[in-house]
Amino acid sequence: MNDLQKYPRPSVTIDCVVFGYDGEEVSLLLINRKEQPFKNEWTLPGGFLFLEETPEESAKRILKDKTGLANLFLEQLYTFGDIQRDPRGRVISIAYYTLVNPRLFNLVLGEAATDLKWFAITKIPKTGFDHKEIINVALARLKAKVTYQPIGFELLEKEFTLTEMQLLYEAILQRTIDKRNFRKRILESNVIKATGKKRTGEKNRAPELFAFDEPQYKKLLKEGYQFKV
Amino acid sequence: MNDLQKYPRPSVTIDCVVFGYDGEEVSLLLINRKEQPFKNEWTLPGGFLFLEETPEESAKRILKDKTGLANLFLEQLYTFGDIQRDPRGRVISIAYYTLVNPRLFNLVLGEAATDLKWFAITKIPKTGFDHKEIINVALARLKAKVTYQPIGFELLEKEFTLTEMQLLYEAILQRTIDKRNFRKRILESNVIKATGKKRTGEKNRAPELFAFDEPQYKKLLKEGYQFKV
DNA sequence: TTTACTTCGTGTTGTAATAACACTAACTAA
DNA sequence: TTAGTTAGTGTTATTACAACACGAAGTAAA
Repeated sequence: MNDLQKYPRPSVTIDCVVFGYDGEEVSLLLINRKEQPFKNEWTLPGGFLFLEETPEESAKRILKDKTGLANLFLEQLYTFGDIQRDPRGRVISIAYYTLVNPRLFNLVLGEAATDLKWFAITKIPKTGFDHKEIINVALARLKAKVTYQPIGFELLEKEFTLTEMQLLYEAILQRTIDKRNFRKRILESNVIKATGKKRTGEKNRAPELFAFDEPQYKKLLKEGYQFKV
Repeated sequence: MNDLQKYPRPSVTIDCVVFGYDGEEVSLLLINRKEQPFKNEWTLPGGFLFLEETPEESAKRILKDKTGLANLFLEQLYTFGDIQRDPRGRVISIAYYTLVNPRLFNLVLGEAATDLKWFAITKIPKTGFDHKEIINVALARLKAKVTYQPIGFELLEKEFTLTEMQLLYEAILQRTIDKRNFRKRILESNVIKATGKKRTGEKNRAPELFAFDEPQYKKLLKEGYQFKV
C-alpha cells in the first residue's frame, strides 16, 4: 500500500465559465440541472474529472458533451475547495473560463440538463453550489485580462468592424472608450489586419472589415508584448 | 449511492512555494525527501489534503508541520494536474506560494524530510515531481505581482530602511531601480510610514526607519489602489 | 578635532504615454 | 436631391515615467 491509498480522496470536478457576446451584451452560459442536488437550478457547465484526462482536457470534454462547444481557448481560473461547497460531500472544483461567439455554435441539450441558456452578465439568476462566487472571480479576471491582452477575438465573427470590436470591449469593461484612441491603439498593435472589404447594405456609411492577425499576435506575445486599451 | 462514489477520485495534494529573503538574495525553501518516490531529492514542501480542511488551511498545516512556518500570507498559485506528474498514481496538486523572512523563523526538520534548506533562486537544484515547473510559475507570478502591488513586506523586518526595501525589490525583479524614483513612489503610496527612528551604529549616515502601514494599505486596496514600481 | 570614508536623502527636467475633444465622409432611404 | 445615420480621422493638453548628481549625516581613523 502506498501513500495514495493511505489518504482519503476528495472528489474532483471541473466547472466552466463560458462567456459569450452576441453583439450587444456579454453573457454567460448556464445549465438548468435536472438532477439533485440543485435540481432545476441554474449552474455552470461542469462534471467529474476522469483519471485518464488532464483538467484542461476534462474541461473540453465536459463542454463538448454538455453544450456542444469545441475548439475553445480555455484558461484555468481558480480551484475552489470550501468544505461545504457541495452538499453531496467533499468536492474540489477546478474552474476554467472561455470566450465564445454564441452565433457560431449550436448549443446542444446535454443529458444532465433540461435547459441551456445564455444570461446577460448584468442579469445572472440565482445559481446552485458556489457558482455565483466562481462567476464573480471569472468576471474580475476577464476584465483585468482584456485591458492588457487582446483576448476577445473569439467573441467576434472572423471579419468584424472596429466599431463592433469597440462595443465588445465596452461590454466587457462596462465603460465607454474613446473611439479615436481605441482605433489608434488597436491598429498600432498590429494584431488586426484590414481585409480591404467593406460591409455594405446598411443604412449608413459602409464600415471597413478587419480580421485578427493570429500569427502576428503570437509573434508579439513571444516578444513579451502587452496590449493596452 | 450518489455521484461521488460513482466516479473514481484522484488524490489531491498541496504544494507550497516558500520565498524568502535574507537581505541579499531571494531564496526558496526546499525539502530533501526521505521517502520514495524521489527519495533524497529536493522537493517543495507539500502533503495530502485532508477532507476536513480547505486547501488553504491544508497549506498552512503542511507548512507548520514540515517547516515550522506559521502566520503566513498564502496565495493560490495554480492547480497542476498532468496525468504522469506523480509516479505513484493520479495526483492533482493545488499549489500555493508565500513570502517569509527566514531570520524570523526557526526551521524545523519535518518527519518526512532529512533536510530543509534555502536555495537562492538563481541556484535552484534539480527537483522531484514537476516541482521545477511549479517554481517557474511561482516566480513569474511573484515578479508580475510585485510591480503593481506592494507585497513583500513579509520579507522585511518590522522596521526597515528604504534602501533595504529597494534591495528587496531589486532582488525579486532582478533589475536595478532608480533610488529617487523608488522613494518617491513608495512614499507617495502611503503604504509605509516613518517611525521617527534612525538606525545608528553603522559606519555611515544613519538611515531612517519605516514600517508598513497595514490599515492604510488595506483601505487603499479596497478603493482599487494599485502600486507601481 | 579634523579629515576621510561611506551610505543617506533629496528635485528637476526631458520624454513618452494617455486622455480629451469635433467635424467631414460615405452610404442609404425617402 | 436631401435628410438621416454611422464611419473615419489629428491635434493638443495632461499625466506618468525615466534619467540624472550632489550635499548631508554619521563613523572611524589619523
